[in-house]
Amino acid sequence: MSIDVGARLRSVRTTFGLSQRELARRAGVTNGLISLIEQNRVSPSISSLKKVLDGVPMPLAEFFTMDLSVAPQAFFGADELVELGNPEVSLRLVAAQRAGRQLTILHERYAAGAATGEEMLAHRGEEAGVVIRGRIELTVGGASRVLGPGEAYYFASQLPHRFRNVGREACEIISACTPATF
Amino acid sequence: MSIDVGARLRSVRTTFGLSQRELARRAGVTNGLISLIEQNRVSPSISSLKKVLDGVPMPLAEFFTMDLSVAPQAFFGADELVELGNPEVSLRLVAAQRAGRQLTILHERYAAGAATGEEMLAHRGEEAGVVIRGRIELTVGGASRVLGPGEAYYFASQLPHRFRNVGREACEIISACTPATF
DNA sequence: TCATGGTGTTTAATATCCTAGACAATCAGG
DNA sequence: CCTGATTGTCTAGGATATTAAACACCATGA
Repeated sequence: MSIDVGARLRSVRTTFGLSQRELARRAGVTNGLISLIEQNRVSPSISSLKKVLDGVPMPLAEFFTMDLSVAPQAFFGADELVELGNPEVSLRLVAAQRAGRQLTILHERYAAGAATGEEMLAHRGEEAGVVIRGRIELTVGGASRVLGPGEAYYFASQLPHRFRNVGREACEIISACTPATF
Repeated sequence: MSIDVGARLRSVRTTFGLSQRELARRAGVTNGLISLIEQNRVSPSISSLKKVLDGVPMPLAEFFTMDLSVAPQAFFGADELVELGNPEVSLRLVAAQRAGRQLTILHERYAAGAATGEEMLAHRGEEAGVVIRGRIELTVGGASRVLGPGEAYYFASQLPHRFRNVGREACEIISACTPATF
């Protein structure tokens, strides 16, 4: 097997922040099978692999097509932004190397302690933004991180996500979404 | 299984002109397995499906990606050519709707009884052409057809193919290939 | 008419996948 | 130090994929 099915499955599962048991429950298989597949101890049948991917969900074609080497970078440090402009007009791009972006800019403001709600959001499109002032906790899939001024984010909105202002002052973000959901 | 693995496999096998036994021999599996898979009597494991596709050869990603509805049209009737030009300059395109073409035009001439050889040709690139005079027998994969003046062909050169002049007069073809193999 | 060689299909036995359940390790409170 | 709830891993047994071999069918020719 030149193609590493186990690594691919583990990659999609962790990207979506699911445990083996949670994915197994959604897919209607056992957690043991997920474990065995991810360790390449078995070579799953097409039907069972399809059942597993239906729990994400992800089509079979995308599973084999997806590029494992380009990990979907969701967080960017202040120095990871691409500086495009000149000293007068400074353009700092987030995820500039990512192809197929179609974003619209927003200006958000979170009061101290505010959040997008208890439930995780998940919808079509993409989201990106830069924190201007204050601190905000962002959860994307299984990962979570507190972002401060100058730091940024970029992720696919279908990944479950949530914003929460964990600081004492208001937080401002220059954000963007696609398509024009707001 | 919403995805019809059996139909996909049968499609690629017949497209390449292989019998179940011949494909099984190349893949290192049994002909019975090919039969069962094509009838959807079993759902093959990833490893065995990969072995089968290695016999073609075709990568797993392409197997699941390929569009089953758009059968690779290899033959075009005289009225299936796309007329582009005006009454003064007439451009009749072969496979005009196919994307990613990169062809170079040739003018071939086959004497009566001549052929490209006993062995089937198979190489990278694409081939296309229009018969101007005479009649020529063209075999592509498992299919074979005699083309006369005004008829045309278009196929991927990796499919085994052969030209043979089955008529009594010379045959002329306006053909093309890519990349510049000749 | 009887071979011979090709095709795809079917069947009993074997190899492999898959499940159910138990196991150990980790973490969070009480 | 517990208890309870996570996590991923492992194992025995039932379910399923896969093999090897036979079967039936259709050609082409002697």
